[in-house]
Amino acid sequence: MIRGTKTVLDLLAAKWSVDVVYLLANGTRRYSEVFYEVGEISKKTLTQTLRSLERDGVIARRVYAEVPARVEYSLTPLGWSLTAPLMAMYEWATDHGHDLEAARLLHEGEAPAPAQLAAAA
Amino acid sequence: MIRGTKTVLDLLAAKWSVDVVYLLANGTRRYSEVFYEVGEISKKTLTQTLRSLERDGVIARRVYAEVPARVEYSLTPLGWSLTAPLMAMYEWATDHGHDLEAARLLHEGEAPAPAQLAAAA
DNA sequence: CTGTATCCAGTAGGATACTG
DNA sequence: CAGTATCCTACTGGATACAG
Repeated sequence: MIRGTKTVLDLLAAKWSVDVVYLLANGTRRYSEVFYEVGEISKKTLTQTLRSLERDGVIARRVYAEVPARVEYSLTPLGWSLTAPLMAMYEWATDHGHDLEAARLLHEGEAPAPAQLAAAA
Repeated sequence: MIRGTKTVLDLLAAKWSVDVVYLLANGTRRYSEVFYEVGEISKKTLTQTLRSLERDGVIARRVYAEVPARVEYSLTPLGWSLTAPLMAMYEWATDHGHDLEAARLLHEGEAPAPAQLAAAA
């Protein structure tokens, strides 16, 4: 159970993996389009994310022998299958996001989450 | 969509969060029991994980005024609700884990995943 | 356009020792 | 027993410059 669950988590835990998968779920994109549409990502990190997802068979990379270079990325069937757990997460957030907010407000200033430790220090 | 999905991911992405949630899904545990049953975790990290999950309302912490100290952790209703997306992930791994393995074998040595970069170097 | 190379900083998490 | 305190390493990811 834990092992399988972590498999999916490892796949999606990289900071930008989810953004890329969602973006490609809206259709094939070229490198520069992903770069622009994702937003704040650096080229190095984008390439890493893309390579990782490609290696895992989640996205497909197609290179066109043109000048200037042109590379398109798209979701594979395996990538599409990921939308199932992704939707489950989104639904959880929709159903329980408010409870989460409430809990955080309740414990305000008691035990800061990791991301806020730095800000507090 | 992305924001909601990431909310859940942030909750579970910490290295040991899933282990703790699964463990507590099997029943209330004291600190030392979690420490022992989870396995390789350090006390510092366990405490951080526990505090973070508590702050987010996923687990409840109950302190008994005894000597020696005794603290028990359990899942809250919100924590239990997390088992839904967790199950979706597990099911994905069950259904598609083989495809994932196949993809990794196929791309063997081409673009190593982050986790294997170190091993390869 | 699509990357790669290099340098750098922040952070998660481990090891160990100590405390109420 | 249930943590805290301190120190330390590794890895992720950003910035910038360069290349095919």
